[in-house]
Amino acid sequence: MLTKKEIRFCLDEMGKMFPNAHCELVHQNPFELLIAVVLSAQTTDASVNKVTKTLFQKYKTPEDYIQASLTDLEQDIRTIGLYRTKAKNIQKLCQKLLDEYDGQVPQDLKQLMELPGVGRKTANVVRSVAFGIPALAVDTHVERVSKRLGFCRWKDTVLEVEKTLMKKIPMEEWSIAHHRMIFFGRYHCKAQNPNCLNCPLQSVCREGKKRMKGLKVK
DNA sequence: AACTCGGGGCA
DNA sequence: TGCCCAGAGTT
Repeated sequence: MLTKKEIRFCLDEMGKMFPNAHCELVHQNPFELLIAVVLSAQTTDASVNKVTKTLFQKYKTPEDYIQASLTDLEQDIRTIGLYRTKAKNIQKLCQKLLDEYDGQVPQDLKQLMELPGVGRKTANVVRSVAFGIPALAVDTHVERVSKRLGFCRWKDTVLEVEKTLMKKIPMEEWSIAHHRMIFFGRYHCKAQNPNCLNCPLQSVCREGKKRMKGLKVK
């Protein structure tokens, strides 16, 4: 695994590559962010942003989502993947917010993860972006980049990746580190094409060094 | 740990 | 038309 100093170097270089790395999900409040992130599971942020623009004009509160018919809500989000499941989850989620949290979005990780359609990644994004709570959301980009570079071990589970990153990265940098890894993974260190030949992290990257020797990168 | 759910974007 | 993208929930 890379040292803290090497990881810092990597994150700094990512910052130079993507100076505008930021959260692309538009949101005005925790509730809207929660809905947006639930919708974004297994789909691109761009697709979700198309839907939420009109969605948030039509639905303002948890009550609004519950009072709508399921088929109406499905139609309103039909252009994103898994829209039937997500429509159902959102109605159940809103009911739960009303029943248990007075219509407010909870900040507690376990309470968030008990909401339908909310897993660890979504919960951590909501905590970090909506509430400013230090949290590290591990999605496929963060996981892949962390494993390739050597921020963590290859065999680590998602949870182990999260724990390791939290240990190796200063808490006040979790948020920016998250966004830099997302951008680096999405636009440079892609799943199918790591682009090692043109990578400023080559000197420290585990997989990059292998690739330079002619070995195939995972 | 493996499998399932499902659209859009792109070649 | 077929491949790629990208989490939660269940068994």
